Amino acid sequence: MVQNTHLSDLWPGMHEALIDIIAVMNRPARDEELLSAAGLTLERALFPLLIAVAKRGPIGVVELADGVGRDHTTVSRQVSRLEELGLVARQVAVRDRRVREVVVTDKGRALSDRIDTARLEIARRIFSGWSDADFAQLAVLLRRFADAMSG
Amino acid sequence: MVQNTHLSDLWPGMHEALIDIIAVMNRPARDEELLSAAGLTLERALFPLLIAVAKRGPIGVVELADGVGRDHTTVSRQVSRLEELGLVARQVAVRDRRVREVVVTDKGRALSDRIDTARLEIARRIFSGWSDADFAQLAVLLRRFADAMSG
DNA sequence: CGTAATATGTGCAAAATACACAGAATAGTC
DNA sequence: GACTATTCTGTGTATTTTGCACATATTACG
Repeated sequence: MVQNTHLSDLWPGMHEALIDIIAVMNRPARDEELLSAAGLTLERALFPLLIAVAKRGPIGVVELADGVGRDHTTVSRQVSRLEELGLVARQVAVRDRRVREVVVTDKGRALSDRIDTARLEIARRIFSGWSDADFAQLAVLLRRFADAMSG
Repeated sequence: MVQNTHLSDLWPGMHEALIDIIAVMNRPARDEELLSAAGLTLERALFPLLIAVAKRGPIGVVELADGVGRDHTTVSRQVSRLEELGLVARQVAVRDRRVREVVVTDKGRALSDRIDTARLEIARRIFSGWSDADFAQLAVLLRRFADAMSG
């Protein structure tokens, strides 16, 4: 078990590292970099949504909104735009006809795949020089951390 | 050195964990939680900025804007509002008089301290059940990761 | 059945953001 | 030193993004 003193000592530095990481990930320029690396453009606000749908779809608007931390009405409109662009499709869920499940189309999947590829390339650069063991360890601990946060 | 196959295998899961963590950290509701835990309110957009200034100040507007991933004109206006609230102050930098350094006031520092306290409390909950070794390991690897990303 | 709760979406107003531009200070070059 | 380019900051303006109030449709539950 983590000792309180130990936590107080290490937490600030760890939090700072987190902030740094999030700063890099949040940079809007980064999305556009990824997109242009994939040879595409997409409105800024739609990008995270497409990624979320690709990863978690089929998914309802409310659940999607919870995930990205925005109002469901905002997300509803943005999904509409993604739909107009042919990147996602909506269909009434069979079990619960209130829900209009959002799912990526082939076109949307192709786009998100290209983004994944670009992202993997970046990861390769970042982790060049790391040992297999450290990398694996970080993967495990990050997963545990994410789970602990969500719970 | 990380093998390419190893990276391809583990990266998707690691990236997913990162997304999950950032989703939690980005949730506006989380800021408000922290604030209300500290017994305060603050406009949503100003919150991350105050934190950044408290942690990294004295700091110029452009550098601040880079950190939070928004246009410098946006940040300039937001800093003005923080100034009106008495949470930060601006002063011309001595070495470079183009720069108007932003720095937290006592009032701003008090607020950010209370937020830090609330955050530490949350961290305590998240990491209860972790071993000292795992916690320390995560701290080290996150720092290395952050540095590798920035470089 | 009747009431409450949930999922979605539209109208409208506010908040947040970026682009174009400009002034002030510095850096670099000759 | 003079000249040009770059950097930092900030204002005017338009666009984008967002949330609240509200309405409809469906499900959940007593």
